[in-house]
This record gives sequence, C-alpha cells and structure tokens, in this order.
Amino acid sequence: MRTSRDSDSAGYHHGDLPNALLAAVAEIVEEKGAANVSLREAARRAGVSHSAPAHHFGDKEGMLAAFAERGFEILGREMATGRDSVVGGSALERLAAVGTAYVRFAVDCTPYFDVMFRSGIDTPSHEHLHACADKALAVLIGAVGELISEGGYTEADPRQLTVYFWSLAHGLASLAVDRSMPPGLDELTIDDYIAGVFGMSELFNGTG
Amino acid sequence: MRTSRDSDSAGYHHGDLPNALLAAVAEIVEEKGAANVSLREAARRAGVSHSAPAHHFGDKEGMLAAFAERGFEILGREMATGRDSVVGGSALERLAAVGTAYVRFAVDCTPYFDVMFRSGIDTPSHEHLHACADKALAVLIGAVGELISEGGYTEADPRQLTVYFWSLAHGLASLAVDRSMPPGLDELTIDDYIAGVFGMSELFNGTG
DNA sequence: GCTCTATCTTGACATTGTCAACTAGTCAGT
DNA sequence: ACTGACTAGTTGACAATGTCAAGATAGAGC
Repeated sequence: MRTSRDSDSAGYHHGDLPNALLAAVAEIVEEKGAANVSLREAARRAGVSHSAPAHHFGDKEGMLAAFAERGFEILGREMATGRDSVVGGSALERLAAVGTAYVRFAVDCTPYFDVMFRSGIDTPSHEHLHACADKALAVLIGAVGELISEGGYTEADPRQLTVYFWSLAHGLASLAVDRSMPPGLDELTIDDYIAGVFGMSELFNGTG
Repeated sequence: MRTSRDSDSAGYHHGDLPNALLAAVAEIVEEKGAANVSLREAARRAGVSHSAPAHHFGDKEGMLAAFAERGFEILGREMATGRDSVVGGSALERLAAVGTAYVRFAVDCTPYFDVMFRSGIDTPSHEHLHACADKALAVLIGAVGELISEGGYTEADPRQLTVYFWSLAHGLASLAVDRSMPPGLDELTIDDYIAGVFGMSELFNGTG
C-alpha cells in the first residue's frame, strides 16, 4: 500500500522510518530547540502514528541518542577531513585544522551539536553512542599525539594537552552556538575568533 | 493561616515563594537534570498549588531564567573572589584565578551551570538575565583588560584574547560537568586539568 | 467597616511519554 | 499454497505537564 511515502526506499510499511524520524528531529531542533523535541511531533512529520518511534528507538532519549550518534559520525569525519586538508603543514597546523572543523561543525550543524552536548542526554549510559563519541574524539587525540611526537612537546602530558585543545574547541563552539557575546565582542565574526583562538596556540613554539 | 511553611519568612500566604521555588529547582536539577524540571514539581516541593509559580515567573522559561540569574550572580562573585585572592601576583595569574573560579563554579554548582548554559533557555530574550550574564562576564573581560595593560600584550586584540580565555574556561567547565572523558583522560582530577589548562597560558610571555 | 491589589487555588484543556493490545504486511519452511 | 513467526506500525488508554481562565483569600490603605 506504500502509504504517502513516495518512492524508492526499501523496507516494510514506511520505507525507512528511522531515517525519516531523525530527519524530522533535525527539523524540530532547528525550529524549536533541542528541549522541544517530541516523539509525537517527529512521528507526525514522518507521517506515522504517535507511537511508531518507540519501536525503533525505545523511548525519547533513545531517539535523541540515535540522532547524537549521527552527529558524532559527522563530527569525526569533518575533523579528519580538516586535518587531511593541511598538506605539508606542521602538526600544530593540523591540530588547529581539527579544532577549526570542530567549531565549524557546531556552527553549521547546530542541531547535532545541541543534541550531542546540551540536551541533557546521558551519553555514558548509551553504549553505542558512547563508542561513537570516543571514535570521533580519537581524531582529536590523534592530532595531539602527532603534535607531541613531531612537534617536540615530549615533556608535555598528552592528557593535559588533549584537554587543553578540546576545551578550547568545545568552549568556542559553545559560545559561538548561542551568540550571546557581551557588547563589543560581537563585532568580529566566528571565523575571526576561530582564527584568533587557534592562532594563540602558535605561541607554543616547542619550549613546553 | 501560615500553612506548612514553618517560620520567620515575611510575605503573604507562603512567606517567600520565589525563593522556595528556586530552591526546589536546584534540588530537581540535581536529582533529575535540567531537562526534567517542571513547574508542577517545583510547586509541589514548595508546598503550593500547581499554578502558583506562574504568578511569579510567568512561565517555565521564566522560572529557569530567574534561576539562571542567580547563577550568574554567584559566578560573578566567585570570579571576583578568585581574582582578589591573588595578592602580589601578575595579571596573568589573576586571570588564571578567574578562569579557575569559572570551572570550579561549574563543577561545584552544576545545577546552576546546567540551567545557565545547557537548558535551551534563550538568554538574550530575557532582558534581566542578559544583563546579569553581561555583568558576570565583565569580571573576565576586566581581567583580560588588565592582562593587556599590565602584561604587555599591547598588540593583541582584547576581543580575541577575551574569547580565548572564555572559551578555555567554558570548554573545560563543560567537559568537567559531564564527566565523559575518553579512556585514559579520566585518570587525572579536575584540579589537575584546571592547573594544566591555565598553566598553558603561561607560555604566553609577552611576545604576543 | 470598605475597596483594592497581590497572592494563591481550582478546574479545565491540549499535549506529551509510555504502555498494552491489536493489525498488517513479509518471509521461511514445508 | 498454507502455516507460523517475525517485523513494522496502529489504536487506545493513562498519568503528567504547561498554560489559561476564573475564583478565593489575605493584607494594605482609607
């Protein structure tokens, strides 16, 4: 009978309900914020009954967790792409590119960022989500590792350095996402701040 | 008739309902997370009817905004106290103390931090809240200003430097609050990371 | 006394998350 | 082709929530 769903997608009744639901989630977060996502609204937009989502995601947190997983996959890809786009550069430049990709992801894909980090979802309690998060962050950890081995920061604690860069990227991302800069600070663009913040890191010149 | 409310507090029926409600909010956020705060639950804990909160805070967001205002007041005080606790130190040391207070606030007063930054509340649309936020951040901005004037960073853009330190503090605070450090990173304590992250800043030695 | 106003209560309504029971397609094995 | 099992989705119900309108209550000012 193939309901209203138009075309090709394979599957049983709907076609590909999980994807349709997650697409709806993205819409809703964009329109009304991560706090106002509801299972029923997502179901409505996907054209199914109000309790269909539960069969795929269990409950509301499950749906948000699935959405967040996609976010971490995208984030990981973007960071890797950023890193690889630096050819012939230093380890510090590659690390800055990873950080830049992190912030750009938050700004360009705010719905994902919001659900991943600011929706109150308990990441560690969702096994697969937790693994996705670790996998994405491995890109950043790897870039820090390269900085240590190639950049001569042999005395630095890799954990400290990782948290330093991660904090920098995550903090700037958070500030950029809710554009509530104090007066005077909103004159510069996000890109200015990205360049400025990661440019500061260039003051590290192997003396650490 | 003075209902169940026991003692001294002044006022009409309840005594001091706004304070009682905000105290209830703190409890609820601590127990069930910022996403699970409800007007009715707060009313229940304060011993009033389910729609009493609306008369003080308008709606749910209004209640969270009032709670967040308190958070910004505390945060501002804590940062100022941190700054003033450094006697005879450099501007950079005072700035590091401000940042440390920021992170400690997030860790020690997580309910406030969560509602202020991660509850989906739209700060700019709440005038008084916005002012409170600006006032608190003025402490950080001031400390950056001192760094520039006293520390010899005359070529640095104060906006860039502010966002740099703010990102660092806010990012570490966020990471610390949801303790989802990747494997290996959770061996160090929050205090280790605070010291490490703000210690990196000491690599800035007036050459910027 | 009386009125006025701030404070709080009651009752209602639509929306939500979740659960149990049910229906409808689809496939494997015979 | 028939049966049974399984997957996908529906229907109906329930308690909880945010919000609104209307009423009740208590203190202030006169």
